[in-house]
Amino acid sequence: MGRSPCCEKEAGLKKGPWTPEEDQKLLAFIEQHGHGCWRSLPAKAGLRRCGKSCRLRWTNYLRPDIKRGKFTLQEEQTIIQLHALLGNRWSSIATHLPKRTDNEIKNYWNTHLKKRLAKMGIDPVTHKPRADLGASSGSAAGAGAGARYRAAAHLSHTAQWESARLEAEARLAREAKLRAIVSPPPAPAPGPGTGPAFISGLESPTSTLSFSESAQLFANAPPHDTHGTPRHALTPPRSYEEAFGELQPQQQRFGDAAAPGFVLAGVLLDSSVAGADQQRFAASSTDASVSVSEQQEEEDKGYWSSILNMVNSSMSSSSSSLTSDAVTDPAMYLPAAAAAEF
DNA sequence: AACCGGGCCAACCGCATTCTA
DNA sequence: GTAGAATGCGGTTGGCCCGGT
Repeated sequence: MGRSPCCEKEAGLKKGPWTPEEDQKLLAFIEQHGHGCWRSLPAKAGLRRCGKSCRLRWTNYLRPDIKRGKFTLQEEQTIIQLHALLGNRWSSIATHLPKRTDNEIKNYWNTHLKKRLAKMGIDPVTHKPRADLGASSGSAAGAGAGARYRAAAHLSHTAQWESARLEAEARLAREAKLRAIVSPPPAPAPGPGTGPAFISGLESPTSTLSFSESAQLFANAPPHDTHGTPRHALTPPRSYEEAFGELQPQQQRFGDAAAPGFVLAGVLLDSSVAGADQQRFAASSTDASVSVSEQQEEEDKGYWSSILNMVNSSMSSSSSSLTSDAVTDPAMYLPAAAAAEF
């Protein structure tokens, strides 16, 4: 049987913009009691709103840890990079932009960045040049760009595939956890890297993303997600970006293309943005594709080959591809200098 | 001054996923 | 195991604001 409904769809519930009084009530209630069950919150807080509306108001506006105002250049780049990698997964993107809500990022993308990319002749969906523009150039610059775009397309595809695979891994880990809870395993053998008993008992025998590792990642995570909702302490990462996103040092530096996904995103950004909009992005991009010489093009090819090699080798270095070691060991995917710095 | 159109963003809607009785 | 509630998420909309005519 399902649950009994905790609140009926009530007629006369208020919709539309929130008043300062309503905000005050909601804030005061949450400060005092936490939000708990959103469905029952409005009645307890004395609001004539549905729980969903309250949750939205809180997560998108009232939460104290929200940063408002203009997006910085760094944030813009981050959004573009992550969008190239993840698509319209705003909540995932928001996890990499602390203090920004998914709604805010989505709005900013739709009202600013999408248009800007389109203006630059870049398809904001694929992050590739629009076919009608890209093919027309017969110049060396066009040829060099073409090579990069092909590589970017390959990387994008690879990234998507890897993302899907890691999500499956996480799912397996979650299932293993559930199984372990139902029938707890014998006491774990002590050893290096062995976590608390309750965690090491949750390993998935099939997953290359071990549960203890993902749980450790999560243990370092803030207690609340971007919506201020408490994370379940043992919830394994649901996706690629969630798994990598908790690697704080890399996350903080992903503008430097530290983690593999960010390498890909950086590549995509460089290929799609730098050449077309130097004014805005050239400062952060190493790809000076404005006046391309033959030599430059050769360097570009080498550059792309090395990235492709790095990505491909990291993905084929284990039985299935990227192992949990690769997730936790920066040397597996960081550029040498960055890994040393780690 | 009035009108218009575009930009912007908070909030809603509806589907998907997760949770729980 | 299943049904259905609760929650999460992305797409869309409605209304305010502002600049241009």
